[in-house]
Amino acid sequence: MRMTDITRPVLPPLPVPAPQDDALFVDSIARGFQVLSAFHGASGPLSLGEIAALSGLTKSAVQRIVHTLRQQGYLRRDPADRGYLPGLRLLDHALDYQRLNPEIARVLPVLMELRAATGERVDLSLRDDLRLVYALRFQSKRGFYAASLIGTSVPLYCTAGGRAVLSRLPEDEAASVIARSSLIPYSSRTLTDPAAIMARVAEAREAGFAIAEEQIVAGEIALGVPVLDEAGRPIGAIHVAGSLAEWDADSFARNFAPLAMTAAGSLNRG
Amino acid sequence: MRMTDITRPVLPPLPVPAPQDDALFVDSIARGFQVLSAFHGASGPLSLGEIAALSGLTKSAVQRIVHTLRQQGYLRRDPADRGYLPGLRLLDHALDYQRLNPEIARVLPVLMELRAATGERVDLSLRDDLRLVYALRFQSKRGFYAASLIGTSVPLYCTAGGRAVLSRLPEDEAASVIARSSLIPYSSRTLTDPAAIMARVAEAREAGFAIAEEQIVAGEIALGVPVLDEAGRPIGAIHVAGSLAEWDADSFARNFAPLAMTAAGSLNRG
DNA sequence: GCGGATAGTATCGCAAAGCGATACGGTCGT
DNA sequence: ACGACCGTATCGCTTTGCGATACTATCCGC
Repeated sequence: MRMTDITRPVLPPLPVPAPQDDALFVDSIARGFQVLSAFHGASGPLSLGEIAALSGLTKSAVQRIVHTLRQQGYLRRDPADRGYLPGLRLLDHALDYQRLNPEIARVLPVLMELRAATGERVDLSLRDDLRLVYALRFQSKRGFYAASLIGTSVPLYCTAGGRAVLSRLPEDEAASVIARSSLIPYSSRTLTDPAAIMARVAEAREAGFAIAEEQIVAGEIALGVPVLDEAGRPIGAIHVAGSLAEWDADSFARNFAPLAMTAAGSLNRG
Repeated sequence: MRMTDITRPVLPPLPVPAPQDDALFVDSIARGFQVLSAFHGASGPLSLGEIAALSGLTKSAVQRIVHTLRQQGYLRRDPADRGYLPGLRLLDHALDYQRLNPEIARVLPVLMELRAATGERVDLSLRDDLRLVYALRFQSKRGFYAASLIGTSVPLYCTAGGRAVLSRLPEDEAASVIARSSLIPYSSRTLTDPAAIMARVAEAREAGFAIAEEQIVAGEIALGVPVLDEAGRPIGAIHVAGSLAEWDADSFARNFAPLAMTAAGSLNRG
């Protein structure tokens, strides 16, 4: 309830986790994360009952799990209201992820350089099936909205970085991603026609970068180039993001596409 | 191993989690997090055996837990080497923490304003017993070192923000924090004498802010003001951080202490 | 190419440990 | 004052996760 739009993630219904494997046997460890994941859909403190409803568990089970999570610091009571909130300890693990991820370590210096060269906000996002998760961000001078939205995720089909990734995927895989995505128009300019999307992806494949105007956030223009692993498969993308108040698509691309591409290039074959 | 110093956290042995409560009964959910927490002490991929050693669990148990964590996306294999690494999904939960935390929401706009007014890096850190955890960061133009080290933690006793928090704690509690902390000299200028620390805390109590020169990172100067909850208890601190190459302590304080204090003031009684 | 060490994977039976049901006390709102 | 709902507590059944052990692949140094 008491939440400014500023901190609210961009996507109303965030692309759900993939069930992964076939295996359906119930680990109680997985249940712990089911409880934590209940907050993905929340916009305020959650009561035991709400958690139970959102996670599909019994109130009893939730009770016990919440107890454990609380004494571990992964959950806490809301200071004022009743209800529970995610706990501070979660940040420790996020830090471990960032520190230890070799891909992030590889990209970090290049991204800093790119930030200095462009003066705009730059990000690294990594792919998780149908979505890109922001893993690293260097803000521009104007902190503009939102903090360091590390962990925000956006769909592949309607973002510059996403199209950059798609452009390096085999055609059929790209098509599969689009087919499996629920194509929601986040803004009035969001592309939702598969064919149109594939066309833009093809352009990106040719150009080596993708560009997207307010596909998700109004007033934002973003440019994405793919980041590849050793095998040449795309693992994510580097973004440069700016404001449409200062740039139009052409000048944005002319200014930043070369910089972003050489940045990515120094990663991909280097 | 393949880790630039840039991403390495500042603290070699990070202040360990508190066991909390008395309760010692073993939840298997807790075991899941024990496995994840093994990476707090790691500086590269971990094998099953290493995880077992670091977490104090059997290799068998680790095997099963790792299996679950993997198929949930909280752990993954190292792309190249053998071994495991923290997984992308962890970021989702960190985001939930940031989004839903009412304290962060309250501080966010003030912090952005402060960033604009100072032009330096500003942070919000929140207290977890003996440590402060960085929960929000706005970088300065020079991204300087490290990324958005959300989740990094520093001890209370030797940081500007930490002393700011201590200064608003009852004397005996502050003393207890210092007594329970392991006073490690992170840099040559780190204060480790309890009496000297308490003296600086007293100064901070009087001044309303604390200042620390390279107590942890060489070349860095930081200023901290406490953030209080409704009951007047300190829950964390706002920082302004700059480079000693550009500032000396006096001018830094003269320039930024008033700004930071009014920022915090608008939170504390507002 | 061989042998040992260490990696990850698989299997299986026992008992520990978590879940479900149910019940209690406190605090709101009407 | 009443009812709805939140959080907490208790308790027995059986599900579920753990420990021991064994198997295979890979990577060393010799």
